[in-house]
Amino acid sequence: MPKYDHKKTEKYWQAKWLKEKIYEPDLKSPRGKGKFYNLMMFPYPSAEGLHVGNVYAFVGSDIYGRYQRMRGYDVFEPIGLDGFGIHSENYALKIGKHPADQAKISEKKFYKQLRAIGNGFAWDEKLETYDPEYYRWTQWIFIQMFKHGLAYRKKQAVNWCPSCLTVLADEQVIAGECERCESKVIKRELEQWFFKITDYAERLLNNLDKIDWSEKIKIAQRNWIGKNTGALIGFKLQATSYKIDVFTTRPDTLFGATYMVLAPEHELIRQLKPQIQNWSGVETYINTAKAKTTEQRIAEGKEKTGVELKGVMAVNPANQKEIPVWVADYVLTGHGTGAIMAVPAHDERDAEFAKKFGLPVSDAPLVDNEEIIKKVGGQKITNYRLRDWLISRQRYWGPPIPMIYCDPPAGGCNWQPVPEEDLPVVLPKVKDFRPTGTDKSPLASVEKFYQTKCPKCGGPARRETDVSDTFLDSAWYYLRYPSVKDKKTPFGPAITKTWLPVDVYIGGAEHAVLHLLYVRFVAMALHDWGLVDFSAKGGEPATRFRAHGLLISGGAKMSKSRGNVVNPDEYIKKYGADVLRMYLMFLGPFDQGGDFRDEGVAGIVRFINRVWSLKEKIASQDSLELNRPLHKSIKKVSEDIAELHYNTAISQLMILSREMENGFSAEQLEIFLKLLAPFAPHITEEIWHSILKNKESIHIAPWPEYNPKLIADEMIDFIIQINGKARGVVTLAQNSTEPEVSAAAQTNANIKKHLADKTIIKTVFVPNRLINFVI
RNA sequence: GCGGGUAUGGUGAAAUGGCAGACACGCAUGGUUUAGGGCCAUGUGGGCGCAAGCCCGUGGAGGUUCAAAUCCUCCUACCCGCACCA
Repeated sequence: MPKYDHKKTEKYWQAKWLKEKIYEPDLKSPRGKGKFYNLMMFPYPSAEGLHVGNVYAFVGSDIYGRYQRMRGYDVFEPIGLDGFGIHSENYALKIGKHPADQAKISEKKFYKQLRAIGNGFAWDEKLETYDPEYYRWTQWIFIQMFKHGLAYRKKQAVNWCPSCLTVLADEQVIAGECERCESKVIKRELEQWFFKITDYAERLLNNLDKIDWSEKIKIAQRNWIGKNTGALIGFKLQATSYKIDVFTTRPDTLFGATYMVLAPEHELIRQLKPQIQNWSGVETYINTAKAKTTEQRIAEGKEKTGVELKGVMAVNPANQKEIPVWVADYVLTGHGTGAIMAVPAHDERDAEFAKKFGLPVSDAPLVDNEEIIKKVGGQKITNYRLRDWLISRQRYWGPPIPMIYCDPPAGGCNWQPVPEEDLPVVLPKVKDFRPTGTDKSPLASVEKFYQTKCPKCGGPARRETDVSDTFLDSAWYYLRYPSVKDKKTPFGPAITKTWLPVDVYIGGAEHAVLHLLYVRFVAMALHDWGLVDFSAKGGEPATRFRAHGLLISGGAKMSKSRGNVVNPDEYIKKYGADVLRMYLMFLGPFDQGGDFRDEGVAGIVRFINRVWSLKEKIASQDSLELNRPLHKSIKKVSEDIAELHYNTAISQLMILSREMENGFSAEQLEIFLKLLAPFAPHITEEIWHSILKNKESIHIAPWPEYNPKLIADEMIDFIIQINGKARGVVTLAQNSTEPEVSAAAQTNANIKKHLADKTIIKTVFVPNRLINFVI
């Protein structure tokens, strides 16, 4: 028997599928049971190529899509590249290539690899975020944000990555480090573009209850949004017209407030300068504090520092007592109001501070929150931890922010959006694309780029030279896929209405408060502007999201520095895509991830070879004994795929393949192959055609249905327990009654032995399962 | 500190409250016209036993139940998210 030639077979079928477009849905009017949008997070081509962790994710998503296609849905499983942005640019910088040139190289390589894994991608709808036809619409979304008041400029202390030489959004700072390069992030006071995601905080939170998303993602988002209800309370300052507003979740501790603290960045401090008797000391403290990085502030731990604002006294509205005001960097700007009332009796941090600086501690009577707020004229408010999304990047490789600044000395029209008909604002291919390290992008030195006319007054004006965050590119890509050939609109209304929202979205949990938050925000905004219509879930982009687990290697996260990155190419070359797919899925539950070790691959290789040898053993008649295991497998495999429990589905197929060695007909083999097809698309297709002589692809053949009559067991092994311990088994007809089972059980020699000289106090009978004698 | 998760053989892992360890790797023994990292069969949690069978066993300590890996309480270890968040 010729050995299975995976190289030849896989190459042949991949080409054929592409040519015959069997994975292309009818986007205009979905066939069969209707549309099924099967989305997976598209990769960012940042390194040498696709790594096996990507393959793990894509295959897991593909199995689900293939299952739905065979069940009769018109499945849309698109693919693209998130190739714009810092990650791709950093890689280009590292290897000394221009990002635009490198993008073309990566594109070729990634697409080649993505074809080799045998997924049912809709290749006709592929997209790349760096394609001007794509980012034209990314820019258009920015303009819509601006027009609806959701894009604005603000000067504030922002996260700056000293290695990537750009600002970052809060979501992209992980434990004080840059999400991309793990450098310590510092704070810089800069004016930047922001998206007002905070306007959607409440909806982003509430909608979580309506969508079927992995619970851990929901929890992470809830924590990130960080809703807090409390009170805003004003403290008047003695002998001035100023007051300090503080946010507190514990208004009942107001009586215990013995001093106040302002963050060093608090604006009021400068305004109070005339009153502050020790101004030079205060100023020195503020400057020192501002110079510290977030990292330093945290590193200093609980050692509190601070300076009193001498000459300034606040009045506690609860008891009219005068209390001193301090400035200290343990109070953070941007959290709450940047000012606190200190209650040492109820707050550990305040207690430490008070102890160190000898401030009085007075315990306070606990009073009802509502009453207190009313009494002191405070107001109940809700505070969120979520910050606005900082969208500017001082980098080259991204979509230029489509805004024009008309300076007051000229027309004075201030910020104007680029007219939509002038989009895209094309990113010029410039020689010097390196980040500058100033607060400007490399485009700021390209005169030809930034010199323009004000779209409003026609006077000389300057383009924004920053580009937008990569996460804006990926925040709407799923909307573009169905409309990728549409040159007039970003997402055609009819086709969007047909295909959206996404039916199942699969991706990594590391995007819980990055991409997965942004994508929801942008969808909601578009929905509110009437641009997309999938209102059932309040503008949610995906009804279902499942996070896959992390694939590690040798017990550690795959990373280039550890040298444990597994390249899928060699495995595909050696064993074939079918084996790699099944091996990855057999490692464990898909949502749990796994450790990639070579050892287990042999089991799958053996299985695939066994499947290949089945074709020699086809009998002319159905094997009646096979019907029960076959139909049980249909049920088990279907249910397992629906739950993404691919490991147990594969295990069932292995069991079934053993059963088949006792004989089967061509029709029975067809059923087996269909069940296996989502996991091993090539070998099943090969046998389906060359041996079973089918004309159409197995991947669009109908999924088998099980016959409930065939799976019911006629004979049941009843477990016989004594005091809950299994002591024997008796095989009786299905639905045998308690007296029947009891009588049969008591003829069992071992049971007799245990029951000798004992009285049965109680008998527990579970139909078709067990009988338990309590003695 | 807060929130979430995980803990089962030598290994990856299965198990609607109902025979713990399916399936697979590895290992052992035997077979095979097996050059090979091939294929087939059997066995494989620990202990006692020729066997039938018995005892112990799902991180630890309790509890609920006829019956617990599974439910409850407390504890331990590890992983993830958030964090001087007022």
